[in-house]
Amino acid sequence: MHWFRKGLRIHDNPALIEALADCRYIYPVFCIDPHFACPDRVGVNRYSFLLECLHDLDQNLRTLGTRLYVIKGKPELEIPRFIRDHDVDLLTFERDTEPYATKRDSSIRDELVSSPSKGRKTVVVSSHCSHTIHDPEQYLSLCGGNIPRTYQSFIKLFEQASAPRIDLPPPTGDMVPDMSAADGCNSSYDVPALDEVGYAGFAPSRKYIGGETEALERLRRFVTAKERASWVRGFEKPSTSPNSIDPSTTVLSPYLKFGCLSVTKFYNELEKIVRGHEHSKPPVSLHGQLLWREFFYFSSYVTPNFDRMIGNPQCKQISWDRDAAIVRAWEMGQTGYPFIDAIMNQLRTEGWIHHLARHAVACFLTRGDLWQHWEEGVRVFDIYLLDDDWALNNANWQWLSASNFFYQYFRVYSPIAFGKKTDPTGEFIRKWVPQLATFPAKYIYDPWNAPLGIQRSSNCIIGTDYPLPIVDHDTASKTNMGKMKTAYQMQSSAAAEEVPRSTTAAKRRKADPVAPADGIEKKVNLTAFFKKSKS
DNA sequence: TTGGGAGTTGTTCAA
DNA sequence: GTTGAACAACTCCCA
Repeated sequence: MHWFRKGLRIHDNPALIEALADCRYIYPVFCIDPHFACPDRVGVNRYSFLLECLHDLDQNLRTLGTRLYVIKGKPELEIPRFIRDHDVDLLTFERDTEPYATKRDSSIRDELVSSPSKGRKTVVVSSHCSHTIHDPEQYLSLCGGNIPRTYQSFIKLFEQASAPRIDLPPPTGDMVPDMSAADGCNSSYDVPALDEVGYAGFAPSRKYIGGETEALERLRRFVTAKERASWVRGFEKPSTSPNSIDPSTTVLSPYLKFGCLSVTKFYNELEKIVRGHEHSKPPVSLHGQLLWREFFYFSSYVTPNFDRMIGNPQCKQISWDRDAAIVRAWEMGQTGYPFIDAIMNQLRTEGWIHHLARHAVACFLTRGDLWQHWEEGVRVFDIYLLDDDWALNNANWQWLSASNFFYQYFRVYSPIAFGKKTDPTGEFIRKWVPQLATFPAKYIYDPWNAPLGIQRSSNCIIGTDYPLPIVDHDTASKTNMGKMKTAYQMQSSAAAEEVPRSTTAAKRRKADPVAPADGIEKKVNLTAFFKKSKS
């Protein structure tokens, strides 16, 4: 049995290949987990995208002579049940390092390992790391407990790691056994419809279609097609537009999130395109984007409580507000800043927004303007993003709120000026904030400054048809900068007081309150921590 | 130990 | 239109 969770593909799937080797029957299984099938936590667009991935996977598996067996319920109960019912003796899956997944998987592993004691046959459990280029454990052992906190130092670690794997081709039909004796025609294992999994009455956008077939086609269209080579070689993320009507980047992130596209394959394809040519470099290149993903996965793996401020030793402790009405106004595109509202409307509607658009709205919600907790931003992005990824979402919110990784809190995005650079006439705003569709370009980023006559002739009275600004940006951002300064100072002095023995110890403690002063001890401590967290 | 340099992607204004 | 300084000054890394 191969259990699909992420990694919803047949290409470059080492765990699937292992399951297929010398098997009498093969059961490719996906379990609909009620933890995720929940509109409050996973928006309809992402769930619909997932079901499309499953349909595509089912089709691809049928071409090989088997199918996808979709079961429903808590995996901790349903996976062992399926294994018993189908007399499975080998379970394979792709390793998942998120806390929810590690807990789930170790519980299932424990249950299966204890099978003999319950009078059942032994089940071998085998997992493979293929969601990231390298196993985070490899980085951990290479760095010897000296965890990189910056992208550049992570790159050095990446360069010390083994060469990325050669990505595996999809299995062929002759690797799949005759499944006619298995219950492959049982329709109770079919991919369910949205309304069967708690999304009755929800209408997905379907702007981006899920699945491996679509992922590989998109990779071809945007990356590997001959005519794309110069674009790929010249790619620099900061010079792509956050507010173009058509996405200015590849939008492969949702496919990486679900593993419809292997990150290793993506990396190797990029290598082929840039090798022997002049090309952009990390951090801004396309390669660089995959290395950011790698860096944040590793950071999330080695940092306790990575999805929280409290208990997260790398995270600045800041007294953010939590005002439900303010967060809600931001979420629903009602801040009165058209650039911010347009982005949030695009997010809720289509599930994908440009990386720099994420920067703008995240800065606005936290240290820039509204002073709301970054965890609230994580929660909202968790609902709406197609590419929502636990490690990346939490890392980026910490970055943008200047809580971790990035500390130049005095660099604040302007909700008025930033978007003008790439869209001076406000076409993006006209599309996503239709009340402002006929507003003159001069005022479209700050419509409250338009004379009443212009508001009237544009059929949009600010304060009536579209909100007044929720805060004054100039005032709020200056006030917040002061709060950041105070928060940073308090953290420094608290750290210095905590360990007055030496400046080095104090500095280290400040950076990592749970770490012992000595590097070797730190390594031992980390190892102990991982053992503990795995168990 | 310490000081300087670098840091994915800020803004504004003057030259 | 482009470039560089000022804004006020952060942390991490490494020599």
